[in-house]
Amino acid sequence: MDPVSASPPTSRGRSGRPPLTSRDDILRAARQVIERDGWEQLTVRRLAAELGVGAATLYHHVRDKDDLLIQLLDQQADEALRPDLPDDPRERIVVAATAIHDALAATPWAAEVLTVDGFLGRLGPSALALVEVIVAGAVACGSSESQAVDLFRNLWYFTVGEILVRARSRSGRATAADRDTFFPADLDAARFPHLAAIGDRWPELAAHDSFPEGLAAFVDGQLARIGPSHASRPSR
Amino acid sequence: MDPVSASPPTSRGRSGRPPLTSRDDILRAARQVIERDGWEQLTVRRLAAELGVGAATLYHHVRDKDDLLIQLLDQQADEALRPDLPDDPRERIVVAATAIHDALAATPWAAEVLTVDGFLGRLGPSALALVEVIVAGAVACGSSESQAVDLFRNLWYFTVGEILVRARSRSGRATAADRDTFFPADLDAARFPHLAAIGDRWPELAAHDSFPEGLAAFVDGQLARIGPSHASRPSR
DNA sequence: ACCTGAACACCGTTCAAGT
DNA sequence: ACCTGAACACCGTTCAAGT
Repeated sequence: MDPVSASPPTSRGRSGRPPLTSRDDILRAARQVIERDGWEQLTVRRLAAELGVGAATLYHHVRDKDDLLIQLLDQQADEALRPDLPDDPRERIVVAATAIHDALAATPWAAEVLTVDGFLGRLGPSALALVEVIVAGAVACGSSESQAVDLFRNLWYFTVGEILVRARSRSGRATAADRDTFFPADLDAARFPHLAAIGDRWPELAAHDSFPEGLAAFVDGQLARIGPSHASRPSR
Repeated sequence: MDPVSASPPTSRGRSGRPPLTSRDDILRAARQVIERDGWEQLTVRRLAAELGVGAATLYHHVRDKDDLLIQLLDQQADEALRPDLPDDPRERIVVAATAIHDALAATPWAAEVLTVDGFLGRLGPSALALVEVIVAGAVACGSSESQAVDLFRNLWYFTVGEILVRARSRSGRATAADRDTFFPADLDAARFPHLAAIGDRWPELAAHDSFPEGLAAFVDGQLARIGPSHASRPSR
């Protein structure tokens, strides 16, 4: 589709200086910087230095930094998002949503770009395929198109929230356990009996991965509202 | 608790120059800047200018910018987070979670600070009271402490995700409807039949507020996993 | 057509020095 | 004890000019 990105920078039919840099070079260099120095180091300036060009040059190949990150995430999605899908539509929804979540969870910098405007619309085929699976699964379970879109969006919010909160709280100290008291020390046990009872065990309880059970509960809860005609719900 | 913040900057027992600025002054000025110029304009430098002091001065009264924003959000929570709570524990969970969501949704800059590390632990009494309500509600419905914490965290992820995604996509064009085609124009109808069928209607369907139904479904889905002893579920 | 250096317009935070 | 100017160490993006 893009005539520039495929071939090396040989001269093309048109006039002008031949390109030193291509979209693919930029994405490759970006992955290298992230892998070597961590994603926090991926700035436009550093990336340009990595390629041996001026920072301004990059703006001839990508619209802006968000654009670069979305393309990068999409490239990784093409490689990672290929789950085996079961037959049961309810199961397909769960597996597809889990695949999306796990791909994002494995990409620490995903949080940076997850909420940019029009994110969904900028995705490539492998990511869209899983959106299709979820929407199709909901329809197969009896929901209308608008209910199916709502179901997808709710799962998306849940996934994004989990990724974002975890991404931010993972950084910092080694484990959540060796933190100073989680709730304020002067927590009024009369007003907050349960929180006081849990007390310092909160970080420990919160270290548990609640996503898989939460996802299943969310899918079942939403399908249950569609009507009794929804598909089989295995005993788990 | 904090001896400085309560009283105006009169001289205190100890030695040294009397303060020109207090934590309360800073929070008040921050609210003024946000209200007048929008929250994007709330920078450390502008806030200092508003107060007529140097930027460095603020660092004697707040730890850093995140600290300032959390205190600001907490102050608003004290004013907004006082819902009437019903008797039924399942209903209490829904009402409390809705109150948290609505307070955050009404604060456009909330997205900026929602995911900072230790956010929950830095909250004041009125916000903690709703956390307590949700955890207590889950326990009243038969869940263990760890299940109750999971339930709260899952609702929190859902809420945060909804707020963050909406916060970012609301900015920009007037409504989502007058956007150019949402999915890529060359979307393969054979591979993505449902997405292709929905097509340009996605933004319109996505404009619908799916949170309330989603929340109810999520709560019911999670309570259903706890066991048959869970509380009444009204017919709505 | 492609690339560049320099500039623009900022950030949050630190710190030695003043009062 | 409190406040300050100046500096530090950066950002992403634009643009006139070069090749």
